[in-house]
Amino acid sequence: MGRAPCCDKNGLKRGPWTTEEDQKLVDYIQKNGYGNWRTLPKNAGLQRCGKSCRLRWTNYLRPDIKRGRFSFEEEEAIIQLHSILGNKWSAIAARLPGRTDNEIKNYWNTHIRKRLLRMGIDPVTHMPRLDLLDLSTILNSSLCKTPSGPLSNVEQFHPSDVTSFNPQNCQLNEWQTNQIVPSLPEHYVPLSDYGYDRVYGSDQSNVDHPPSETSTFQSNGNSNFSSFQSVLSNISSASSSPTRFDSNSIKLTSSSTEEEKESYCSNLLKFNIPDMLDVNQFML
DNA sequence: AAAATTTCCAACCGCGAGTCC
DNA sequence: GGGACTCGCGGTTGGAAATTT
Repeated sequence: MGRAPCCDKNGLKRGPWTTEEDQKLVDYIQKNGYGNWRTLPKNAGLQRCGKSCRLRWTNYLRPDIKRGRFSFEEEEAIIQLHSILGNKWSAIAARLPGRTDNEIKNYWNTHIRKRLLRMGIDPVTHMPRLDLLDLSTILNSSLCKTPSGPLSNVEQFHPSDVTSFNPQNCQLNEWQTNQIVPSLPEHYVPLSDYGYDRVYGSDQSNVDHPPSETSTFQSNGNSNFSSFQSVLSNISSASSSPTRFDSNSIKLTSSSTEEEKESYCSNLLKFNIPDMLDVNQFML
């Protein structure tokens, strides 16, 4: 698997690892530990570069790696963490023991990202997709005249709505105002336990997606974005608590199918965004 | 049954940060 | 101070497997 070897300059092997190579690497690390990746392959008798050895170890051979499908709880944690951390896969992986950054990144790109796109959510900003919103203005004029039509919810936004969005006008349902603590896996480690400053720096100027309190709208100049983040967080929180938000009596478990998960999330969008956001505020 | 297409994910690439001399 | 080197991260690739036509 993976890309074909493209550089055999130093006579070093590339491409997929064999079981023999894996065994050599594991044996060496078990005896000597890992440290200097540059000299490790030579000492271990491997015709590989140190980088390749490090990747193989950290992404595949490490004994504490949990393999297999992601549970719904893990998936939900990834979405929440991504909404805060962005593409900081290593930071996300640090909060999901047993999962590697590469694994999470792959899972995001192959599963979660696509699902969010289908749901009309921009996987980068975690906000309603502007391209769909723009398209909706065309569709709305001819196809969707009634508030209960198939494109009556997020599709009724216009790109300019995002910049004119005023969080003070948002109305939250009871479950949204009460639902604060998201349901995360047992091994989930709160951000605060890791020290926010260490992740973001004191001024947070290097943060792609600034963190926001889960249930509190902010009123500063950057409130539009963070408010959407809050809304998203609430949506995600609701999806994590079927007993609290159970409009269709759907119980999602780790064995739920992709279709069940998507259907459940789609229902959240269809029936709840208009309730928590006063859509009239967005109409031109 | 075979070909075409899509999905999945291990592995590679390039860059930036940190460290050492 | 700055060049060389190492390490780690995020983005991307491409072959195998799965699915569809």
